[in-house]
Amino acid sequence: MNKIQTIYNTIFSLYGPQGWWPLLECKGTNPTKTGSIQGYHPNDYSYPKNNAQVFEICVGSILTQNTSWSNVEKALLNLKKRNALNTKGMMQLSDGKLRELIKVAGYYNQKARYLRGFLEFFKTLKKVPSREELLNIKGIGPETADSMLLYAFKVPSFVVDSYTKRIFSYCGLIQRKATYDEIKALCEQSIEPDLKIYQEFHALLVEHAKRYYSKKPFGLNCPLKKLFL
DNA sequence: TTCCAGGCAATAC
DNA sequence: GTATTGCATGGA
Repeated sequence: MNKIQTIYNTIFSLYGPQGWWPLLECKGTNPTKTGSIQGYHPNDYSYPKNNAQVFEICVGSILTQNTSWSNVEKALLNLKKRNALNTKGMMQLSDGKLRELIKVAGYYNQKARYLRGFLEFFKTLKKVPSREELLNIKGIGPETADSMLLYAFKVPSFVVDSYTKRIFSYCGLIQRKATYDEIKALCEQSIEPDLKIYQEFHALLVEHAKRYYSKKPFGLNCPLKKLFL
């Protein structure tokens, strides 16, 4: 059992299935989750169920860049109310209206442009996109691309975020200067590609980080740090 | 008031 | 190639 697997097993035992990616249509909450946000579907890996939900996940992955999910959820609801959480509806929005609807998610000028660019790509999409294709879209970096692949397109592509890096760094698994691709490679070499495990692992790391790595001093009382002493 | 949030692109060095 | 900066709202 390698260290990455040990971390996965430990936090899965602590928090259980997370039910990511949250979708507006799902009313379920995750009882072990911090906060009171809804939209999770623990133990149900059948989502997304349709193209509209694929699109919703992709839009959410752009809106949540460096932004709390509670604000993203409000923006998604604004779009939904305007019937703009689908390709046709969003294309019909003026730039001003689009910015207004997503304003609550922050960086709204940038993100409105990013959404337009993604929309152009998505509306003619006929197959599962490659990571390269996604990275070529302005506003889609490695984490957003991997989130889309893993949660919207069901490709077992490991998602690394700032929490992942922080936790692994404080647990001594990586160097502080480790790059996104290095961390991703370490994880994908430690755990064979598996959609459910990759989906849960990223969600569990976020949950764990919210408990132990969101305020300084980071890692205080983190149970994972005791695993490799 | 300050810090933080499920990053990214542009720019500086 | 790596480090820094601007983008922005809302909650703790």
